[in-house]
Amino acid sequence: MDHAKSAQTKALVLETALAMFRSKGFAKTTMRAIATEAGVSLGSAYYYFASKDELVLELYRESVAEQRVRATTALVGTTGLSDRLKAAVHSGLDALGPYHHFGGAFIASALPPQSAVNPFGEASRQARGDAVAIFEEVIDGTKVPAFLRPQLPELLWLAYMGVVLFWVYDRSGDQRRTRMLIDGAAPLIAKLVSISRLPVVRPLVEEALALKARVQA
Amino acid sequence: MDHAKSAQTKALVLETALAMFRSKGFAKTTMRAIATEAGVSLGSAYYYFASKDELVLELYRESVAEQRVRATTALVGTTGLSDRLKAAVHSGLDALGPYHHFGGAFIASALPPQSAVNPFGEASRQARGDAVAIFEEVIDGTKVPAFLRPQLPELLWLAYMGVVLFWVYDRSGDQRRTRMLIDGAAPLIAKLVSISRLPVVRPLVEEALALKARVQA
DNA sequence: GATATTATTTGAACACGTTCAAAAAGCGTG
DNA sequence: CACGCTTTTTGAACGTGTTCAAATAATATC
Repeated sequence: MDHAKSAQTKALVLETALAMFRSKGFAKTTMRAIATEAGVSLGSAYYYFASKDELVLELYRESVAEQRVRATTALVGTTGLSDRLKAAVHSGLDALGPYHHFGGAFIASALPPQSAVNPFGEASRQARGDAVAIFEEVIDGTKVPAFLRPQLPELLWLAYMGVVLFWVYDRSGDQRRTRMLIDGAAPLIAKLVSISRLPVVRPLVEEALALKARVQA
Repeated sequence: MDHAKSAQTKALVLETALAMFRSKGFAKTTMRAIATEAGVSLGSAYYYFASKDELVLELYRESVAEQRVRATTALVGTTGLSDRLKAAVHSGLDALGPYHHFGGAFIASALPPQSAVNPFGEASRQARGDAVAIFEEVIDGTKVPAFLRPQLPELLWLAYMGVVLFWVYDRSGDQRRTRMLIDGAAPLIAKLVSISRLPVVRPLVEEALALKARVQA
């Protein structure tokens, strides 16, 4: 069932795959090449990973874990919503960094609703929860209006997904423009949160939250 | 070069493909099946369309044209930003309606940056311009603060892309939830536009516009 | 230790999107 | 009509992700 040898082989295939993804890109890394490089047969690779996409799901999981580690460190001693947001989001992109050049392929296999890798879907529930938890950590210890607090982490995660999408398209060196976007958007979001209790703004925000709840699931 | 016969064959292949996409879905419609159904050889289909994705690009173009027709009609006699927004966006989804069940595949081939079908890319510049123009038509004759007006159509188009993404994931009957989202979000956006001149909000909006400009291209 | 059961491995085979060299058809020019 | 040139058509071939029945190895049961 769950022998040590088996787990070891699975890990070997996965690590070989991720290494090849990084060095050759996603499209150019064939399942046959992964199998050969890992010293197993093609069928064996498929015994452990039902599809090439499933390898991407592992990549997603690993990157979230990596983001979490980086974010936790970066958040220590960082105060204020704006800076804490920056820390979390920059951490995410740092973790994804090595995979930028096949971001397109990543999106192609990740976004289709029926895909196992779809970040909104069932299979990635855990990873998504972990990612949202990072934003819970971000707002912990910051001043956020109570009516906004429960929904905020998920909204921030959603915005983060948007940033990742932007990042995938970003062809500037070192994805400089995405970094600019983050540094510009973080204070804006912090400001928006802070004015959200004002009488002119609050009804709008509350209506938006209600809409989100109404439309969900 | 551009013989009538040739154009006719091309149109035949395209229409056969779109019809099969609608009836069987994208993934299950193979290039071989399209060719057979259209009565041409596989190589001929590829002579006219360099890839399966290119057929999707045509679909995108057609759907934008269709949206434009529907929106223009729906906008006649419709006043107020909120209602005009609803008209335009509902028109878009009406046009896309028959293709909902392969929205996932659509996204998979549309979003990768290197894809010919990518709505942000070069190949779809024209179709994108047409789509943005619809939102120009939407705000024509509505009250929009001058500092916001030039950028607004593109922002609305971007939001519309978000709605389409939501729609692709929407598994409720007749995509009811997406319709709710539109009807809920349109008045919110209209409200946001109207309060954007207020002293507390305006600096935030201006800063966001500046960020958009800074980060673009 | 022998045998049955389960887990793992294998590589051939399938269908697909795509490419390509060669054939066929269409066209203009003398 | 005959000749060259371009446009169009063809189907075999390639490499891909994926499936699967059969073979092998590992483990459990007696």
